Amino acid sequence: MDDKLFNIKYVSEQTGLSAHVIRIWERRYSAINPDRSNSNRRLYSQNDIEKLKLLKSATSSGQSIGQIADLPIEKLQEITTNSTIENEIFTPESNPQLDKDLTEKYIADSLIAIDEFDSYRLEKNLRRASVDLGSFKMLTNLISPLMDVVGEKWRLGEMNPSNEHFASEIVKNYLKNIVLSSSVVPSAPVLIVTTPKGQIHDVGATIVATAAVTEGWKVIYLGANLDYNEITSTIEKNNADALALSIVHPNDDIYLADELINLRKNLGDNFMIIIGGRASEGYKKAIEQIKAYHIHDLFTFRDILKNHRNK
Amino acid sequence: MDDKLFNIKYVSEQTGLSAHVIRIWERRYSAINPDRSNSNRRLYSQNDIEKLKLLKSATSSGQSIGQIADLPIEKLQEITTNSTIENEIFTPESNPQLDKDLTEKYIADSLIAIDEFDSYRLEKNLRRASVDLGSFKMLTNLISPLMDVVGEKWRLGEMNPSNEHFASEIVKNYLKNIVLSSSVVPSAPVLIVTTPKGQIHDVGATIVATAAVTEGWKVIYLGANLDYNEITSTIEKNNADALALSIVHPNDDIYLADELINLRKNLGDNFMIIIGGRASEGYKKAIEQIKAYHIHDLFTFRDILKNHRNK
DNA sequence: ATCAAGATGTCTAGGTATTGTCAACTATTA
DNA sequence: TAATAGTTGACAATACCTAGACATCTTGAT
Repeated sequence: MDDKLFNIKYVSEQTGLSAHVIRIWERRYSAINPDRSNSNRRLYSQNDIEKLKLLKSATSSGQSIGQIADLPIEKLQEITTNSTIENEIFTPESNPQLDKDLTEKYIADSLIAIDEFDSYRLEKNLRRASVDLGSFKMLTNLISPLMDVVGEKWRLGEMNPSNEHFASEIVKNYLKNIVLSSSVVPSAPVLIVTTPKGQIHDVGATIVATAAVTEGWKVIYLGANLDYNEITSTIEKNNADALALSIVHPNDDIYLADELINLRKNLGDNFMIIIGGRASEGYKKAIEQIKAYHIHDLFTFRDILKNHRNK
Repeated sequence: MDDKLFNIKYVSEQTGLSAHVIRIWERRYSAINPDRSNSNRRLYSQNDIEKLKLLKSATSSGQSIGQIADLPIEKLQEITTNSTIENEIFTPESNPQLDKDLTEKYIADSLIAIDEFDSYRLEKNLRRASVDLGSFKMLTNLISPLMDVVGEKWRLGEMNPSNEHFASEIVKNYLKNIVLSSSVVPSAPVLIVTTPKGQIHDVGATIVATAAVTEGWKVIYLGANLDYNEITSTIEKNNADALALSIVHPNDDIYLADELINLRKNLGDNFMIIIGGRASEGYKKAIEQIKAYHIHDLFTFRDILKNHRNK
């Protein structure tokens, strides 16, 4: 059953709500109804945590707690997914300055952690950020810019490659855990994420995979450097709905364009292919030709996934 | 259960719990119930160790020790995984005499999981195995042979590369989590694990990293494909005690031998270098020349680490 | 515009329970 | 003999609980 019984401290860490608030929401609005231990300590289930997260997200986008506290979890999911989009579009950030300050702090501290090979510290930043900002913003505001900065510093010789390797490993691991532990509904659309032959770097692919998971997709993550015909057969075997390719490093692979065209031929005209990554510009023509989505940021990626689901 | 019995110091190293805490958990909560030697020393089984590990993991993720100490090990396994789906696949009977049977079952079921791209099922096998067999045996009896089988099937065309990729990703992720979550005493020796330039496969490296962690080493894992001079500077920066290199795929890299010799020059004659991996045979001469340890299995690797600590 | 009532997050105080650590002393091991 | 373990009782640091007070802020009626 759902008998995971967490203490209030952990719930507070996970949700970003203070223990005070958690208790007061219980007392005033019966938002949740935790069990008690023999000694009267509150014991929360995973579900409670989920609901509290949703409540937090809903209240911080303007809903009043008293109104929504007693809604069931599914209802809250609707509210939060809808309102976040609108909020981001119509009210350009409720508190942009705060967000910015926050992420800058995270990035700065993460860079120190990377410099010191301190995996614990780096991970802690990632965890905190994903609580503070939510999974998706954690990707757009922390991880993407962080990896950009790391890459930049590496190019400028301000950071050693080993630090860059180290950072990639930790970030990849963290994101892959999110992807793997995501529980999706059976009807969720399936996305294959990989990096085509010759592309060794897969941080971008893990970011994309995580973004898809936060959109409710089921992701099959195949790592880097996969043969083209393999991609096709895996899609068929898993009856996948879409394919995302990350192209980061060599932007002058002479075979890549041809392979993409071939890929399209094998997959049929209507299959959704999404391509992104720093080096993807180099293959712009082929991407256009095969009518793949060419994405340059996670927001458009998310929108594409959203639209596909709504069809 | 297991006939091998460990003293409290070893258990403390393995679990990252202080001996104090281990005793007090026994006294207050009967979390475990170790045998005693003639002279009243506690003797722990592998199972005790795994239970303690699980308890540690559960307490650090918000469960209070008093609540969970008396749960059976299977229950703890469930609790410590963040997956809420609970579909029983199989429950391998604990049959200590027939480790072989057991591991064969694990391997067989893992292969099915790989074939079906079922990450949940594969992970569950890994988790179960590490409880049944202990972390180290999980490496030697399940993961190493499993990856060998996968590689073999791949070469024979019996398995698709995408399944091989998939398996690698899950296994790597699982092992890296062990490495990252390991807590070591401050005095622990430091091992750098990586794969040299041109070597893009790092499953072997993660296996080695995990083995080192179970021996109580602190591991800095740098992923694959790292420049040689980077290796040197990272060792210096972290004041590392040893370096482990995994060489798996190209066994005819014409620069590798020279680079190894160069590496030895930079690190000094006494620095411990350990080299292994399928393709390492191809560079046997250079490995001998630079007086690195050339390992062909995890047991000798473990012995080398053990000896180094006892010096 | 003003004021009262309501909503909401934060804080304090006083008390209990839980949990890790320590000290003191003894016994065994290497 | 030094290092490692064992036992026991005690201690201090957290963590948590309840109840109520308070400061803002919003809302709606006058």
